Amino acid sequence: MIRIGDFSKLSRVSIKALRLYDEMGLLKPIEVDRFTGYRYYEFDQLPRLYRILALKDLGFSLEEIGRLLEEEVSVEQMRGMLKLRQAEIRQRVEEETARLERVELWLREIEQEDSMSRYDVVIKKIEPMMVASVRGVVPTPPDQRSLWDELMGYLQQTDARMMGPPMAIYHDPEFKERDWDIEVVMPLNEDLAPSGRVQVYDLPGAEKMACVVHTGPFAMIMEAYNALAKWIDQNGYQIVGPGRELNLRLPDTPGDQNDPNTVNEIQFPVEKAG
Amino acid sequence: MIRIGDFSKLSRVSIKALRLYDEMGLLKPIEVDRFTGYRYYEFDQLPRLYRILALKDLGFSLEEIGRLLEEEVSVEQMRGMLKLRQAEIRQRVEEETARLERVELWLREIEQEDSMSRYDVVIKKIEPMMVASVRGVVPTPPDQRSLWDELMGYLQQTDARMMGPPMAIYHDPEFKERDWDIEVVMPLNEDLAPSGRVQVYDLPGAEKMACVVHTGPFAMIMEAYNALAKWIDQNGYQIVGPGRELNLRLPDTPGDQNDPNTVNEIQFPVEKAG
DNA sequence: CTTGACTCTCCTCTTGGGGAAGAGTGTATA
DNA sequence: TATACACTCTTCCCCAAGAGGAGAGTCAAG
Repeated sequence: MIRIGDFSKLSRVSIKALRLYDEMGLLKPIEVDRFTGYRYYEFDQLPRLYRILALKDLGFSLEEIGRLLEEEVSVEQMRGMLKLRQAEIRQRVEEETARLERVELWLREIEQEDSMSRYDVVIKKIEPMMVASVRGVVPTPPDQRSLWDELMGYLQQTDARMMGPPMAIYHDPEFKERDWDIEVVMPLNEDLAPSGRVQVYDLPGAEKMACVVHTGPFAMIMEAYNALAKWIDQNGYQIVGPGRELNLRLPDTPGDQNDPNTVNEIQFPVEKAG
Repeated sequence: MIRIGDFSKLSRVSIKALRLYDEMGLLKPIEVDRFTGYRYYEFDQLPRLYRILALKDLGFSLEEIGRLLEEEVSVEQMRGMLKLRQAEIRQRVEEETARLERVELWLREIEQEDSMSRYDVVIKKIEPMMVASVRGVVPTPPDQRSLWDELMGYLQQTDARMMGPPMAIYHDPEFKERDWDIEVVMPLNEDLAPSGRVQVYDLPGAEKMACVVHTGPFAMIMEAYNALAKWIDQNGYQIVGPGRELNLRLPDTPGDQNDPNTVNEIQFPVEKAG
């Protein structure tokens, strides 16, 4: 019978850890003095302790180890736990590898541009939402104001409330000089009857939306588009649907392309390129 | 100015997290009502929040992000942090990959033997220790008793105290039928004068010792050696020095090869095989 | 005025222990 | 035998990045 300090030195496991394993039932001392509380161990408890360490080394939590050490665990159950652990570790290796690539991407960017990009892209999940919209073909993006007038004119006759920022959806799959297929959209709290060109429907969500925010003159929003497109490509994604342009903060004078306080968010649904 | 709930919905960051970022100084609301404590945000705070998310995605801790977001951080410092992060992630990938291999090893073993090995190997660091020892060539391992008699006879004349379990060091680099080069060793608390074949010196430690415990009849200790040798090989290590055999619990009748309560630990210094 | 949706702070919980405080024990020496 | 010193005990607080909940206060619409 040896005391906890000697058992700790022998096994190279800290006294703290030994007390924890006792408390969790992983390794009970062979005897505990009822008056002093001193823990006494035996040498032949070392194999069990080493098994605990070996399982910990495989990445099992102490709680899992507790279950694995119970006598009733069959070889079959053991195999199941190991398979599970295997899958978890594989996933973590994948995640860390992907993260490593992202870090290296930042590094390359910083080396080339000698500065940090203004734009940071995040992947978000967007839920479906009830919207009213007007879709039409207009010569150039600024001409979408006519669509907005039409939509807002209709909404002002109703008592529906805006449930989020207004946005524009660009339906053209490719860039065009003229005649853009644009849908202007307003999230709502309730289902309204459609009217004329105004539709009311459930705008689908997206599992992964690559999003970037542009602040400053609207005239320079193409920089944000470029940064987003570059990010999507370099991070192994591809665009799988029409992009959205959220108007988070409108210019003080409507239509002003140079208001420095304008805020827009650009969103593109993406998937991992296979 | 929008409230925390709307800012949370917009950014897909939980209210809890936003409050934490406020508290940590990563992203302060543009205004906090002095009477109600309500936090108010502005849309143009989104880019900073997205930068926080992007850095978090690279694996930086919130504290590191706090430093990285300070204005004074130069591109040079940023590059330094990224390089550091890169190295850390690489190491973690390596560790997880090695762990994955260990799990797969367990799985293969369980498939082949249809049971779990009795022996679990752990890697420990062993510190140097002051010892007294007698080294000699004896016909077979059991004949080491003559060496023990010599060592103990000397020690009993002194007032030195045993500072750990007695052990035997097997100096032969390869297995031999007869004439083993064995050193019997006793850890001490003080430096004594050598005498005859008894040496007193600082037994070197080892960064990595592969250790396994054998309980039960000493006659079957070869199983433990075999399991340890197999483990060392399969886990990509190699033996880089003589092995030690610690006598943790001696048989009740000295020399009894069949006492089921005997406990020994076998240790081999190892290194990762290159 | 009430209701329902929001928001606030404060508390506890998560892993695997580390560090320290304050009190009690064991043993070797003076 | 008294004391010094090493050892051990329990209990509390700490880590990261929030999640969950309690209880109380706030906001806007009907």
